[in-house]
Amino acid sequence: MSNTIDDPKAPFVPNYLLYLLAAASEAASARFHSHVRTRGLRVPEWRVMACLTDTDGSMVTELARYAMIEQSRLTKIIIQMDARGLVTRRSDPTDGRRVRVFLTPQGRALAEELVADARAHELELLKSFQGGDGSEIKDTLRALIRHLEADQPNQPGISDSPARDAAIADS
Amino acid sequence: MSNTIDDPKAPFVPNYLLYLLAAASEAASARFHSHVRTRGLRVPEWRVMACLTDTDGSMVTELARYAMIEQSRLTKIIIQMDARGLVTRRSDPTDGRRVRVFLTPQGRALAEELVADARAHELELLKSFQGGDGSEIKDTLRALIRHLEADQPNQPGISDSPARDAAIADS
DNA sequence: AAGAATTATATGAAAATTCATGTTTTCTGG
DNA sequence: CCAGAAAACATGAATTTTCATATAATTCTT
Repeated sequence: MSNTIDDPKAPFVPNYLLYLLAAASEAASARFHSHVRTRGLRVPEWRVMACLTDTDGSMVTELARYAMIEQSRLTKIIIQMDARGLVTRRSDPTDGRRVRVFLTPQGRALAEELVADARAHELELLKSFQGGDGSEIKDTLRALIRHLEADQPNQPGISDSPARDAAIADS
Repeated sequence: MSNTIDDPKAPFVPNYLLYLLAAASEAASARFHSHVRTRGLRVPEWRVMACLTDTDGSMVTELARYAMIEQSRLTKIIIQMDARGLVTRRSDPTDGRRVRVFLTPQGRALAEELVADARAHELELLKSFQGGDGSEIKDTLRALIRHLEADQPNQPGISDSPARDAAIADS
């Protein structure tokens, strides 16, 4: 199978890496996300719960990074989850600015069920996809993520030519 | 590098396929998306433009699938883009229900610039990532997408046991 | 060919998200 | 120790998104 990105007749979108990543993510998540919703959680809430099973008691900013949710948005989500009894918030005794988030017993029970479901779903998906445990695709994705997070400076630039930028800017 | 998903001590999230896909998608897109915003478009608008460079004149529903945007949301986005002169909408002469969406000359100019930028960005990213043209990772992603879209029925179920479902449902 | 069903898009209200900024607490240099 | 800077969260208004459903046009059924 060859890359068709340079063929002028080939469509752009279906061969564009960023599209393929987004589409793969969506397609892979669709079923489980709808399962999550049947359990009464929205996807960002599920993400928070899953992260807390790993790092219970983390502060809002940490959680935001871990769950890929913007901070002010996460704050609002956490407040709702607190109101629903899924998590509690305690300010850090050491640093009064920090708010640490914990799963409640009820929240933990739900989170652990969903994580178990997620593991099962993942296993079946990987088995049916390529028969393996997914270490190949996972390693590739991890490498990509590491690569992208690594070189902050001089990341693959969008436009290296100032002249071109100017031309673009006033169109 | 081995898969650590079964190690009970290993964190769940960073080894979870759905997380890795979402994180890779986000990380890979971040820079280009911010470029898109500097050009005055939001990401969903960019997606619409990119899709239209492939399939100008497609109907709203087609575009929604292609751009991975829910229909009613897309309708609103398109109305805004129409107001800004980026696209036009014409009802299909053959089937009055259908609304076909076209890039305006201005929209096309911007779209083509951004597609060129996207191609350039992608090339640099792939070169700096693994030195190649990305056909490996792309093929994997395409295969995954195909696999997921293929088996609608009996997709890797979240829970195959009705008993377990019931237990989950009333917790 | 009429009525029912289906398809395509639009719409409205509720809810979520974004973005800029406010508040509080801690850190830092002098 | 103090002033100013920085860090961590919270908040509010504007905008977007969602979800259910309305409207309109076509197709199917009998």
